[in-house]
Amino acid sequence: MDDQPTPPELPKQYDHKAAQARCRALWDAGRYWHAEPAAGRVPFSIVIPPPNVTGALHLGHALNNTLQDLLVRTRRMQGFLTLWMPGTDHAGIATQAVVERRLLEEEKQSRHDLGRENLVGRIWAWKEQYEKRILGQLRDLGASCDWDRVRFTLDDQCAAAVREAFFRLFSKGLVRRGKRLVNWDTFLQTAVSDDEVFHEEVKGHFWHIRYDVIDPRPGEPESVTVATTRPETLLGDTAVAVHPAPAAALDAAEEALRAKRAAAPAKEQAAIDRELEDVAARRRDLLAGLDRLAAMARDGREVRLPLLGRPIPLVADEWAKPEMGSGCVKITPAHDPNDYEVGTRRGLPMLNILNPDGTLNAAAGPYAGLTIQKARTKVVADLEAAGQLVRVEDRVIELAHSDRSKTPIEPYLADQWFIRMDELAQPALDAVTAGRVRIVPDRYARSYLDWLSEKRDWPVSRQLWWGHRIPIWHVEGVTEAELEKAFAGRDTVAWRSDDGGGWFVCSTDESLGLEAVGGRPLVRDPDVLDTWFSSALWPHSTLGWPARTAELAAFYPTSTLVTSRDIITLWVARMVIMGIFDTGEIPFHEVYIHPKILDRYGETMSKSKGNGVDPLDVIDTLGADALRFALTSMATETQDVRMPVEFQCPGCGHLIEQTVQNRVRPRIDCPKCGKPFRTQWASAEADLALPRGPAVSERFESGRNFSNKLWNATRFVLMNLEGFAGGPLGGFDPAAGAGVPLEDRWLASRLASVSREVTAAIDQYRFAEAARQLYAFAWDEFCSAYLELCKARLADPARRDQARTMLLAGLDTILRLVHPMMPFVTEEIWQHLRTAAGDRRMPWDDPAAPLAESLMVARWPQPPEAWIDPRTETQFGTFLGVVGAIREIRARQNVPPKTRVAVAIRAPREQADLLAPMHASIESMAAANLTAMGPDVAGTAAAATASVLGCDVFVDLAEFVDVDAEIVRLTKEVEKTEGFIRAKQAKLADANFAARAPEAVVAKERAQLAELEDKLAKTATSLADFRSRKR
RNA sequence: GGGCAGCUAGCUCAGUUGGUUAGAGCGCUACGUUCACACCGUAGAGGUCACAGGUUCGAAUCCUGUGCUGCCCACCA
Repeated sequence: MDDQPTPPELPKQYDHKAAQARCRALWDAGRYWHAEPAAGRVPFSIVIPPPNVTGALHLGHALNNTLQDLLVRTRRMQGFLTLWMPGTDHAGIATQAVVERRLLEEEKQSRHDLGRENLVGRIWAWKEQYEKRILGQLRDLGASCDWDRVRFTLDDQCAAAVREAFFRLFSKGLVRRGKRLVNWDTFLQTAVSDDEVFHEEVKGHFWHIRYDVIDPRPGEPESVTVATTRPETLLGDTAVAVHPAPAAALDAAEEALRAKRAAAPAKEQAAIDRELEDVAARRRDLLAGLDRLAAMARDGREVRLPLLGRPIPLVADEWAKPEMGSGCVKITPAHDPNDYEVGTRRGLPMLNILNPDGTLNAAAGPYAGLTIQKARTKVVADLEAAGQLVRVEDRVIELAHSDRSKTPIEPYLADQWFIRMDELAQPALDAVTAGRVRIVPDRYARSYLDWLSEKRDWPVSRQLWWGHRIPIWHVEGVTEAELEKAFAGRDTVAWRSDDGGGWFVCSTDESLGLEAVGGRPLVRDPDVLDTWFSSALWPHSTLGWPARTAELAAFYPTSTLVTSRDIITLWVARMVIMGIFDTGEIPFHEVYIHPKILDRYGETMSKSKGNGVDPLDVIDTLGADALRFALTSMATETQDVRMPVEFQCPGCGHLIEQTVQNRVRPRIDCPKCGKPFRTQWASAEADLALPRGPAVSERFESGRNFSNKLWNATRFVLMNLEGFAGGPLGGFDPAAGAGVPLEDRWLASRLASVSREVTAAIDQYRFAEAARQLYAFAWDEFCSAYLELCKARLADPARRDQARTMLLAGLDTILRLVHPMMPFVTEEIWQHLRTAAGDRRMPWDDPAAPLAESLMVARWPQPPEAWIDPRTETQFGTFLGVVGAIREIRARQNVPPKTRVAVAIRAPREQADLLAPMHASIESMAAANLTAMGPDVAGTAAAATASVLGCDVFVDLAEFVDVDAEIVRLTKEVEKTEGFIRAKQAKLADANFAARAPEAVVAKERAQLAELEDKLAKTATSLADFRSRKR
């Protein structure tokens, strides 16, 4: 490499923008991220949790993808055949709602104006735009996904997998049709899932309504009173329920309360006593009536529905709690989840009174056509007029709202497709309990197991247009024989009776609808599948299933899934279920759940709150590496991450704390420079014209600073490489013998132990630990200590090359270890070293191959265990301690930094011998002249002393001594030491301690006491000395 | 209502099976820029480990309880 030109000197500051562009180009040119199935190589694979195509990536995505990339880059460097599968999610209702909203805002059109085909077309166009943006952001972040394999949950390959999986479920009888109360969004006119519903407290009322008993017999109650928050639903009532055994139920309620009282703290007992009184009162006042009603229910008696006059049965059902309300409850099976259960149990009619748009239908009789609100008002007025309204209470109600339209949700009974979970769930439960799928941290396994063990059927149909259309067709008026004939020999078609004379036909063949059976058309189900259905197939659908591809064979089951805890049930559990069902194998071996990022108030970040940080702002201002490093250091095991956010003034760079008040303002005036800037809320033209002030957080700065530190350490190394022949470093052996300086043995030892610790931390998903170790080692040990020590040797031609070799070895190893967290700066430096330091191979590199052309595919460090030398590390610690002691005295005495002081060190023979080679280093690092070192050294009269690790350091301060400062320092020191000694003495004097503590602990305490006493004696002498001089 | 987690320096967080004087980064104070780096260096100040009991020779760490914060699940005629 002699013919290499001397590299131009690097700029003082690392330019992340230029480096990021260069590195991405380099990686793309080499396609190092690409993984091709190959025999004989151990695979490591991760599928990305596909981001929704609804918008841009946020900080949570940045964290999630940084950690995946960290794992992937580490494994790739470790030699695994590494695949990171990228892609995006079509996100069903979320995407359709966004596009529909824009359509309404910008074109004043509804989806019905546009029609199914056109709307879906519009959404595809949206998807193309946002997918591109999201993938671009992932690249900006440095994600080393296999960009040749980008998938989308709705693309042809995934769609084929969805049809196949659904068809198999259908064929095995695991798909059922059933009524279900869905959360109906009357604005969007679609069902939304439970997790798209939020509850809000609103002021409402509790109406008590009297239902008259039909033909009451003597002694029977003439009416029953029920209470409701939604009086208009009585139009859909099909029964009134009473508990079948009120007395027993009251006994049970009383028993439960007594048990609760016994366990409750005193202050809650009074409240429970009131409840007990209430139960007693009911027993007195209501029980006789309830008993009669229960008997009447058994006899099949009826009550008259107010307003409509319809007779409805009294039914006996445990749902009616005698200890609550009047003890009776109206049953509206089509509009309340609990009533639906009762209706199912008791075989009641399900009377739907709503139209899809939220108005009442013909079943509501005279109220048909009214909105729910108007119907409620009218029903209440009519009840009052009819004398059926007993009383009205004020009450705060938790009302369900749609997250998409922000309008109230109506429970609405609809036919839905379900997947039966009873059989499917068990293998997925077993996989986790048996440890074949390991969830980290393991406490999250509980929510997975609890949820799955309920084995609730999965409602998979959605009344939407954007998604995988359910591959089921309906046909009527044909016989099974005709079906058999029509589909003879077709193993891609299956059918089942609809229990009403027709048939449901399921097929993987999209063109099935073009066929007719026996002259009758096949009508396709209009619904699409829950977006989580395609997500559940993601690990195998992306690898080509149901085809038996080489990718599937090589990379499935995948290695690790990295995700956040809120989708453990929605997504993780269903992937395990469907993975096992489709392939017979688990989808991944481990699941790592990472923390969530919260703002300074502990609230989750969201665009709608305006409290988020845009990762692109951080990438732009501080660099992708800064973002990645900060996020990695936050990925601790137990805690969510709180991130205080600031606005950065684009004019002067001043940081303004983001608060609940200012985070929703369209513009902010900088308190420092006075200039205004706009935020994400800006919409007025005047505001939009202002420069944008990004939301940032100081917490990313340490990452930026770390990049710069590495950069400047490199500058230093490169500046000192002139004339260095270079060549492989594989032959050097820092552990070999006396010729190797202490600091070199120390560095080698630290490189080996840090490599081990960092590797172990990453293996165990202790990412923050890995980041901290590397930061501390690179900064405090490599830069502050080792690099400083090398300065003297680099000036000495005889010792120069050894120092350069070790400097390169240290820098090289650090680069490799840091690369998975900070790929850009490390790659940029690697490229500079490639030109300047030539063929520089480490012992763990392949001796037969040239040095990697990209750090991305360089070998992960594996320093030999023999490099680890605890004795050297201890000895080096003593050296650093001595330097620190001299520096401290200098600082106390205000000795000018450039002035050299005379220092003598009294140290035991062995220590002195080991420190001897560090003579010059002590002098250079502490700006001292070391006059003597040995067991018999004594300080001069004007010396300040310090004791460190068995050595006494004497700093001659004849010219500088500030007696008062020294007296203050020593007095403090004496007091402190005395305090420790007292504590120790007390501990040792305790007979229990001596008797019960382990021998080793007692011995250690004694040794420490002796050391402290020694130190106290010396410090006290010194103090007395200074005091006498004062006089 | 059930469950989980957290409470450690001004802020954000570490603290490995209980064992010296509880650490880091940022911020703060003082000093320092011909020296790889001021996105820096040296030194310093700053903590009753939420609270109350208990176990132990010894508790930030283990147990019980309390308070506050956040999240998940269920439910609310």
